[in-house]
Order: sequence, then C-alpha cells, then structure tokens
Amino acid sequence: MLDKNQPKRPRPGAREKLLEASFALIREKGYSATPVDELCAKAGVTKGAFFHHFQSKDALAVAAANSWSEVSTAFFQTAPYHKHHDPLDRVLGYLDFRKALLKGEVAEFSCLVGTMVQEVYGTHAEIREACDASISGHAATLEADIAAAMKLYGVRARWSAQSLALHMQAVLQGAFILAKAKGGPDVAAASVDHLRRYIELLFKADTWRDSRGTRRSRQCRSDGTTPSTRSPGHEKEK
Amino acid sequence: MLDKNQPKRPRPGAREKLLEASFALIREKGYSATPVDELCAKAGVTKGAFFHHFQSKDALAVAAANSWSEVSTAFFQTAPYHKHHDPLDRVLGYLDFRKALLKGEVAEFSCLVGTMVQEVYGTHAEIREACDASISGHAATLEADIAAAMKLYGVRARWSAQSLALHMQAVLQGAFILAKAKGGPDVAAASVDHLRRYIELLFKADTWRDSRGTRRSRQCRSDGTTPSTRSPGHEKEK
DNA sequence: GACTGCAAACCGACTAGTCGGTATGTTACG
DNA sequence: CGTAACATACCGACTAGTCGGTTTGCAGTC
Repeated sequence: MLDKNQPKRPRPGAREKLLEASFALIREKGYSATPVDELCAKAGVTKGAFFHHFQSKDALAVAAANSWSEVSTAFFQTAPYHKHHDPLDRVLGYLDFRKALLKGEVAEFSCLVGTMVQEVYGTHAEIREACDASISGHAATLEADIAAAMKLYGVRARWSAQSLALHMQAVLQGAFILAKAKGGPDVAAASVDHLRRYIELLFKADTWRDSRGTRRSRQCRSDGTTPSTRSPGHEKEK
Repeated sequence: MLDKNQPKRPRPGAREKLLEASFALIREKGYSATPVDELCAKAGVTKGAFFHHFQSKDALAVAAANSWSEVSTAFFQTAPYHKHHDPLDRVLGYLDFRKALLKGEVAEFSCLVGTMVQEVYGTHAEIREACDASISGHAATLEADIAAAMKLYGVRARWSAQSLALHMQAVLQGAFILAKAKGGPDVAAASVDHLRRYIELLFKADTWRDSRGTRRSRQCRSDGTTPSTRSPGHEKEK
C-alpha cells in the first residue's frame, strides 16, 4: 500500500531494523514501557536515526502495526494449510498451524498488535486503527474459507463467516493473555484445541441434517513440518 | 487472606480510594502509562498518602490485582445464575451474565488483570503471579459447575473441566481485546455467543449417545434484569 | 471530661533520574 | 555540491520515590 522503499533503497536500513526491534521489545515489555533509547540500542542505531525515520514514537507504533500486517500476511500466505482442497480443512489447518507456533517464549509467538492495542486504544486513535486493521485484515483472510466451507457443507447458521473469523482471533488473543499469565504456552494450546473442536462440532452438527459431507472424523493431527521461520517478527539476520 | 484492617477498621481510607482509582485508570490507559500522580488525583489523595500505603507503584499493582480478585469474587457470587439447579444452566447462565455486562465504554467492562498482565508478565513477576491467581481463581469457580455438568450429562471427554474453564476466560479476554481494537462491545458479545454455542454443542453432542438429559433445545435467552452494579470496579459512591 | 502521649494517616515540596524530542553536526554517495 | 542517511550532544518535561512535618483518632490518666 504505502511504499516507502519502492524506487531504489538498496540499504539494509535503520528503518527496518527499528521495526524489527519494536516487534521484539514491544511484545516483550509493552509499548509504554519500551523507551526509544532501548529500541535504538536493540536495533543498533542511534536516536538521530530513529527520529530521522519516524516523526515520533507513536508514528513508529503505527508503522510497526502496518509492517506487522504485511509481514504476517506474507508469513501465513506461504503456510502449508492453504493446499487443502476442502475449505474446512484449510480452516482447521490454520488452527493446527497456529498451534504449532505456540512454542518457546511467550514473546516469540504472541501478537504485536494485540499487545499494543490494549495499552493505547483509549489514548492513541491512530495506533488503535492500525491494530484494528491488522487484526481484522487477518481475520478477513479466513472469512473466505469459512464461507466456502459453510456453502459446501450446507450450513445455514445464525452466525456469519465474519463473526466466526473474528471469534477465532479473539480466542488466539485470549490464549496469549493466559499464556502470559501462566508463563508458558500450554494453556494457549489447550484453548486452540477447544476452538478447533468448536469448529468441528459446528460443521458436523449442522451437516448431520444434510447428506453432503463425506467427512471422516478428524482428530488434531500435528501439522508435519514447522515452517522455516517461527513467527512474524522472528530474528532475521544475525 | 492478608488482613491489613483486621483489628479495628481504621478509616474509610485513602487505600481503598487508590485501589478504586487504579481499577478505572489502569483499565483505561494501561499500567505503565498511568502515573502515580494521576492515580492520586483521581483518588483525591496526595502522593504522600500513596507511598504511605504502598511501598511502590508495583506494590499497588499487586494489591490492585488481589483486590480485583476479591471484588469480582464477591460480585459474581451474588449473580443470579447460581440459582439454577442444572449445573449446565449455571455455566450457560454465567455466559449470559457476562454478555449482559458488555455495554458502554470498554474500560468499564474489561478486565484489570488481563490488561495488566500483558504489560508486565516479563518484567514484574509478582504482578504476573497476582494476575494469574486472579484469572485462575475465577476460572476455578466455574470448574465445579462444569465438572458437575459433565457428570450429570455423562460426558466422557478428552478435555478437562479445568481446561474448559480456562478456555472460557481466554475467550472473554480475547473478546476484550477485539472490543478495544474495534472501539465497541459488539464483537465481544458475538464472541461470547460463539463460546456459548460451543458449550451447548459440547454437551448436546456428547449427550446424544446417552439417554440422560431431558434437555430441551436452548437458545440464547436474555438474562432478564441486569444486576444493579455493572461490573467489578464500578463507580461506587458518588 | 479535659489533658497528655503516641502512633498511624496524611500532606506537599523536593530530587534524582528518565523520557521523548531537537539542534547541530558528519559521512557517503551521486 | 547537494542531499539522504545517519551520529552526537543536549534540553525541558515528566516520573517514581523521599522526607520533614502536620493532622487525626484514641487509650490512659487524673
């Protein structure tokens, strides 16, 4: 959309390093508690570089949220679950994929925009909107598959594909909070299991009245290979 | 548990006013972004009073989390859903009750400890533990009803009552995040609807193989009267 | 029931340090 | 020589926490 580095920017650039540093630090300590100086230190640049690229700390937050959207869009687009023919398999595969990411430190798999929006929703409208766009945009990528699955399985429901897509994001965000509270990813994985079961029941239950599905019973199967990168915002170079 | 005011009830007290102010301000602006001075101003006390009652800002956060547990425990104990005989009705009634609370400003229905733990989980172990205790303790109050319902309906499941109770909290916490991102409670309510549907399906599906339940089909019914107070941490006097 | 003694509650000016932001270079490249 | 991309030094505002002092409630004494 907004292409700062379209024409010829050959440099590795302080801007990118700062954005990456913000991914790590803000997820780890929150937005307010992350000083500009620390962002610069982590990125290996000086304060002058920071304010050369960003008008303010808030502007960085907006840029970080937008960058997060792009990075995670690209990340999930390459994920293996898209290969399934059955749209319901893609939806469930998405959850398996997300569950597989729930390893290691909480800050490594939690969501930047979910963390940020909690702190700023009442005080920084622009950041809030960027976070909303990120979450809603990601949910929208699930909506098509859900809608297709609803059609394929003849589900006539009181709930919309959009609301289910958003609910899935809500569960993931909530799972991150519980993981933070408990200090480990296990609760989060359990919550994703519940969410997966919900979607299975949703389509199974509504399918029973129709004759369509050749659907065999599904169990949570592991998603085979974890993708090469762990999550958006992973450590890149060095 | 720890009774500061056991012997002879010293005063109406700045301490309580500060805790209440922290409920409002931290939910609105987050922990790090809430200065001590502003807490004092909101509570109508001076900085001297603050540091007389709390060793540090962090100590206030721990006290606030503990106080939040007490206040919300008391609040939910008086809620009407406990009157149902059927334990499943109590669980579903809990959700109806929570849904009914989702009105007005986000800061008025969101969760203090869920907000706080996001910011401090990696840097303030004591606060994190207090938040965990609050969430887990609240979840534990649901566990008994869920377990009773599982027994009553003959559910033999791959999931535990505890994990479902925690999942319910995760959904609520996630719903708050979405509400913050979107600037209104509607998404949150939709997510609670999905959660309710999940639990209905869970018990309905597993019940079908048994002959127990005289369970008629349930729809989301409104919970009748909203309780007099809106949520824990509501404005009390004045 | 006034007076004394004392401790807890409370006040508010002050400080040391931190934070976001700026002003003024310096370097590299076309 | 100009300009983008940095670096360095610094500033003013703010922030958590301190500290000496005042007020308030109350038990004990006569």
